[in-house]
Amino acid sequence: MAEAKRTRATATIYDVAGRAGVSIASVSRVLNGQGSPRAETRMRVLRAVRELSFVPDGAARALSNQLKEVVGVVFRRGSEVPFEDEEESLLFIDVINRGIEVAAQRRGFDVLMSSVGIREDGVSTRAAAIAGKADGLILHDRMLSAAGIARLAESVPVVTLAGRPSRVSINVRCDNESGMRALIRHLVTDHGYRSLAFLSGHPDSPDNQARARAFEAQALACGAEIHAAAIWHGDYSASGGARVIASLLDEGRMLPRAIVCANDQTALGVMHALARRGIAVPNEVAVTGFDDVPVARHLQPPLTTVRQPIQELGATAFEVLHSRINGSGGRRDVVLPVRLMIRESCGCAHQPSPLPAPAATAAGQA
Amino acid sequence: MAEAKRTRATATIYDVAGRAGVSIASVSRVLNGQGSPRAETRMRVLRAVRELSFVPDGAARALSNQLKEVVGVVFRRGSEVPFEDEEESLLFIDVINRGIEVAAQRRGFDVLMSSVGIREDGVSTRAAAIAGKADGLILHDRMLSAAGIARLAESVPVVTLAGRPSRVSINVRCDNESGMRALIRHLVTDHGYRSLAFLSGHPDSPDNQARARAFEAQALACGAEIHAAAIWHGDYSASGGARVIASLLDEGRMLPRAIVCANDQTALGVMHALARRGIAVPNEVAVTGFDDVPVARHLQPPLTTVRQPIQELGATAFEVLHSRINGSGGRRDVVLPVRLMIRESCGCAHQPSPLPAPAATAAGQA
DNA sequence: GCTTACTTTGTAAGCGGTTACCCGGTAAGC
DNA sequence: GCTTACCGGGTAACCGCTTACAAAGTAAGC
Repeated sequence: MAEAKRTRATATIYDVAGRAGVSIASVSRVLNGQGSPRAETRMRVLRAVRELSFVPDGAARALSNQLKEVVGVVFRRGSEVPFEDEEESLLFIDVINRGIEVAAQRRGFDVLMSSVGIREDGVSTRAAAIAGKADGLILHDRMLSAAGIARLAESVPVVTLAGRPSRVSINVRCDNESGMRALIRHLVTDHGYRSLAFLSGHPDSPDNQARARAFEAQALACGAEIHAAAIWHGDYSASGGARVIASLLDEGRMLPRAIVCANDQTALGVMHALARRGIAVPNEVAVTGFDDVPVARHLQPPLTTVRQPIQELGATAFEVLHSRINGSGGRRDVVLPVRLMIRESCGCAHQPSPLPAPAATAAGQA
Repeated sequence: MAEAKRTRATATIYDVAGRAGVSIASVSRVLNGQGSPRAETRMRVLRAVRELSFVPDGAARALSNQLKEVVGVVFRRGSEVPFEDEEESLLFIDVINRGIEVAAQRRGFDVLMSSVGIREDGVSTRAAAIAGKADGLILHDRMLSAAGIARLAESVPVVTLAGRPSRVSINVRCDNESGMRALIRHLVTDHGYRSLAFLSGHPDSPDNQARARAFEAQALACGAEIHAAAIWHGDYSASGGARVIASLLDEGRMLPRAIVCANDQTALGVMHALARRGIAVPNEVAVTGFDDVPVARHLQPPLTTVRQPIQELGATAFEVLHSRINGSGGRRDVVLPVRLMIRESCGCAHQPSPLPAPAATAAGQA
């Protein structure tokens, strides 16, 4: 009771060695399966470990091994003004993070999560802190400037999501171009819509830029008319999408026949805004998304969108980072395939196939 | 600057010291704001740091400081058979984790997340691994036996969520008893339901046990009849709740007037099952939940439940752990207040207050 | 000019592991 | 019986950082 305070005493490898009557080297060997300790030695060590509830210190181990077995993930938390379901659903980022985590687990790595407030600055400070505690970093979209990434990459391997590869960092993204092309072809060729608009996401997001470019190119190629104006700029959020529609209607502008949103959340906001004004989707205006977040199929009407293999995106990011940590090189620009998910918000009705097939495709294939 | 060979070479404090022409102690002082370095010294160090993109190694720092500034969180990922919304919504655990993360951030800590598969064993191995990499651990409900927790607690401070405090670990939970009492009073006294059943969660969950006990005691006190049978055991999952209802109906058993579920997810499953059989909620059978997860208010009908301050639960867990890490003692059993959320699944219609104000007999205030 | 009292900076001792290297002991070879 | 191998295990040198302690430089006091 005299010195109850400074009982900082968590067992160390020295305590274990002392208790087992062997050297610390032996303890370490037993614990890591190196060398060939005698059965008796092994037993004594194991017993001492058990008796002391010894857990090797990760920091010491990391320092010695030059490997922490930890990867950091930096992302933005929440949006400015959460919009209904947004706040309560697993969105893009969450699903990706889950993918990262599961993949990491398989390799014995753990994940250090660091979210940054939407309006918070000091991202690079935060990222640097995480960098010091991890073997590598995964940065979500638009967390850091190219220069910031370059600086970080000088101290740890960096993988970006939906960004751009650079000499020092690897990027993992989905095939925006072909997804957007398929979507536009469906709207124009299959449905015959002649006027389209692209409601963009964050202007400086590479994903957004790629989608916007593909949209334009393909719409032009299909001979559709494009509604383009400064107002068609959202910010990837549902409230952003709703705001654009509200402004448009307030100004009495004509809406295009189909609104192609940069992502599902934007589409969600657009559909809410249209519903509030009594505009029918898809009969008066068709709406599409991009990503295929889990709620997309439960919207009314179910959202036609482009599915990204979201969880796999996270898993891939981890795998790429992991091999980079282990020194192997590899591609710097990893692109995952996407798939057009035709539901009803585009104008299709209850049928998985875009082509009005002869009433054959009723049963779904899971 | 042309020395591109040992690319594995992340800059160390020695590199910085060399470049700045000072000792490593000075570099450390400048970086940590200790002592009073001369302005010129400071500048030179800072410049060298910038030029080398130096990021101090967290492991080395942790080893020296005896502080990693990391807390670990261990929880179960997913349920056996994900049930509709379950898979796609932020549920109990996710919200708690968010609370932990936000609180940690405020203290400069980061969070190491480790999920364990639902059927995966080796939880204690996993937990031990995390323990080595963190200054403290937060364990979600039913991750480890009391013995397992005790063993872990020998190497790091441990805080459990919805568990039981012990000599070595602190527990943070919500006030199940008063929440349940208020709920039963509402069902029996305000609505006049005479027969109730409690659809339990995992039998070995302290939260579940507390709720079950409070349910029984209060129902008895109110003079209601309790449907109790082996079958009324769920497992906190929506599919578990649905299964119980299905069995009951298949056996042709009478349902009680109100079903009090151990948590919201169970209630979600129950409502789905009842709807499938064409039984009206709340007109034929009332259903209530516990937790108030975000989706609860969007169910049809909106779910009457007991709100736990979920995010705060996580934040509190972190704060308690943090002060424990810093050596201070404190309560071992932290209880957060709950609040009855009256919506419509209990039979109330569109009105927040249970009492039809004017002519009603005043329900006794405790 | 020589103490005295600070201030700023450098040196070196850990922190708790891993592992290269070395040594004593026993088995095998002649 | 003596040399040669081999094997299990101990000693000590890192890993990169913080910090107690000491040294050196500076300003002030007599």
